[in-house]
Amino acid sequence: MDKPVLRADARRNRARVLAAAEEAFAADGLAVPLDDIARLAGVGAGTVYRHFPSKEALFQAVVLERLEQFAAEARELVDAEDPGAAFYDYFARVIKQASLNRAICEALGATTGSAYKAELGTEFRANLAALLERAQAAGAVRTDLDGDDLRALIVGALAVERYSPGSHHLVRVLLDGLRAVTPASP
Amino acid sequence: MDKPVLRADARRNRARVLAAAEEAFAADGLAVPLDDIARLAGVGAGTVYRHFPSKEALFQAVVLERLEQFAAEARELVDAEDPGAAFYDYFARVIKQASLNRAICEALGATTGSAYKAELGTEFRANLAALLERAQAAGAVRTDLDGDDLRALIVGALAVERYSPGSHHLVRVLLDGLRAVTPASP
DNA sequence: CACGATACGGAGTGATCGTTCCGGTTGTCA
DNA sequence: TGACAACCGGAACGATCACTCCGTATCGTG
Repeated sequence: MDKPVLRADARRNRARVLAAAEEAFAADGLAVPLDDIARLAGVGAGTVYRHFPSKEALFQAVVLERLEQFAAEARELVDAEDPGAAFYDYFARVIKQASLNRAICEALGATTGSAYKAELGTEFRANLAALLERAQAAGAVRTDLDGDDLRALIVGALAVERYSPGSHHLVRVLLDGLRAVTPASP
Repeated sequence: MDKPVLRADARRNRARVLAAAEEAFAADGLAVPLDDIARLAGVGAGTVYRHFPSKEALFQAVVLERLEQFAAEARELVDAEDPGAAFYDYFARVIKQASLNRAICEALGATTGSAYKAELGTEFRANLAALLERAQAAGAVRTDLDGDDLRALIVGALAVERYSPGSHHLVRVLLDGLRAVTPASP
């Protein structure tokens, strides 16, 4: 469509900006000043805006790239022999990786800005739901949850992880809750 | 100590500021501009600063007030006949109330600023731990958790609730996880 | 190599917001 | 009621930050 072939230096700078943004957003989330990203990329602020229409757009580009990696990992697991193990492996892996990346945490947890909840990472969402449904069909996960519920629980697990980092046993509480088949609330 | 007896109008304005701050912070969290609080209180910005040294201090005052209410509710339950029911009742109530109040969510979830994690709401923390230990002794809650873990889980539950409001069954997943006695992770 | 199109850097702009300052007002007490 | 201290409102200040503008530098091509 609109790909007028970038000049060599422009292509190089675009890559530098993306790399710098990935690092900066991962460390500090959307709060990092755009000028910091530009400096980290060895580039002026104007150059960032030549390649991305807004800070928000740059953020989304970075997040989307990462979510597509998640989606790819899920794709490799949908045909696993043990759907339950595949699901729990993936669940734990996503939480561990995402908890190391503030950009992902903020993007997944965002409630405002329909871009995240409704469009961003469509494939990630679809693959996650597929893993969930296979695990449910195999009896490994309670059946009163859907893909939306699961994403909400991931957001919760990320909050737990941020609050008390490295507490493996807290995630296990959640996993045990997912396994429970017959809820018995008082 | 330092209570030189406020003038009548000063006392009235202080109360108005607190009430306005409670409402504004509950709705929008710490992000609400201080000028908005002042206007809502029918007061100038300078007046707010006469009573509270900073916006942050005002926020803490509001949060602390609310946490003391939580602590009082817990105090009434420590001698309940059924420690398990008391614990789960309280847990669910705290999550429901806190999820309606962004100020509380942000204060409980704050990881920076030692004031929250280390000092704010000491009594709330102590009473929560007491309820937990009684429930654990009664065999109603798994024993591989302490008070810190429980607060982390509350933070997680609040994140879930904010992401997908009113999903009662998601909190139930967590409750089922708390009940599990023998973790059986793959 | 020369020239036009493309891209760059970074100072500048406008908006937001926490905090301070001060001229005017109001409560209190003798 | 008069006078002083306490208090008030809100304009002004300074810092931060996303975003724009434009003179300059660089790339690609004939």
